[in-house]
Amino acid sequence: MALHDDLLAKARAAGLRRTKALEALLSCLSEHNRPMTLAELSSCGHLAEQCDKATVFRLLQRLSDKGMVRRLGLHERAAYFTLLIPGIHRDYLICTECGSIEAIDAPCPVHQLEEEIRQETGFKNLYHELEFFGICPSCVKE
Amino acid sequence: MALHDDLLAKARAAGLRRTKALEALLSCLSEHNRPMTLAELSSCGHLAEQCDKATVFRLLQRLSDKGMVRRLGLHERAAYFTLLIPGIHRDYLICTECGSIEAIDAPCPVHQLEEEIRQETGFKNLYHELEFFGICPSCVKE
DNA sequence: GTAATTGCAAATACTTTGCCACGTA
DNA sequence: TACGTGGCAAAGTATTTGCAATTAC
Repeated sequence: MALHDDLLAKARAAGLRRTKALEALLSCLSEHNRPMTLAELSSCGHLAEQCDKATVFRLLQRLSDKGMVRRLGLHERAAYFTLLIPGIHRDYLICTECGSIEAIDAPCPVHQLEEEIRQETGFKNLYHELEFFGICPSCVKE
Repeated sequence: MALHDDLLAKARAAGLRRTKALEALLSCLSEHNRPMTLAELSSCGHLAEQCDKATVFRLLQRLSDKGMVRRLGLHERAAYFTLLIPGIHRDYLICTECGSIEAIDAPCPVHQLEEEIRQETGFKNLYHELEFFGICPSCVKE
């Protein structure tokens, strides 16, 4: 809940208005703490009752512009969205059969390389995405 | 050229027929040596003149089933396809402005973690995707 | 009051499939 | 000949936009 309030304050500071849709979206994202598709989000809890999918889409777009949300590829046809929280980086383990997504808590081994790339290439705003794909134990059984 | 022949032989061994479309597609993929979208591929060289987009799509599908091609997310709306060559793994550096994609030649720092995940989680067929995103020097200038 | 935000519906983008003709083995 | 493959056109899925009505500030 503290996280939700925090995010809301940040969004307000970034110039977004405090609307029901915004609150519901931030709640949904912060409760689930994993990348979610637009379809998932807009059928989740209060968002389903109160908001159109287009609204959720535009909110995600704005939050993404403000650097509060990131859009991920993740292999599926649909895009995934996840909260971007300063100081927190997550890599994911994804089952290619059932589509389950879990965060990996091991320290990310890529920062060193990222730093080298930043310096050698002159890219700005550098960040990375790392995903592991495979077949999870319960899908293997079947 | 050796690569092209190699791939063709492999595809034949996997049960695909030798058709002009297959040859053109393998040429295109092996010449460019980077992930390409369906749209790019089907408007590339001989493929443009000779093949329908649906054909290219189905070829990519078959090659993907046979483990010769991998489909990548890469952030854009369109899917990317890349050759999967045993013993070769590539990570990418992608400009979020102009969409350019280049392979990173530094050794991939993830294998160790991948091994740990394989052992701890019991995932099968594990592989990973690592992409760096940022704004390339020439886009920064503008 | 003013400008941002929303809902609805329509447009777009990309992918995927059906069906029959065709080419490879 | 038989079956994988190809072309064309249509359907499917996900995203994005236009516009008038509404709401936050």
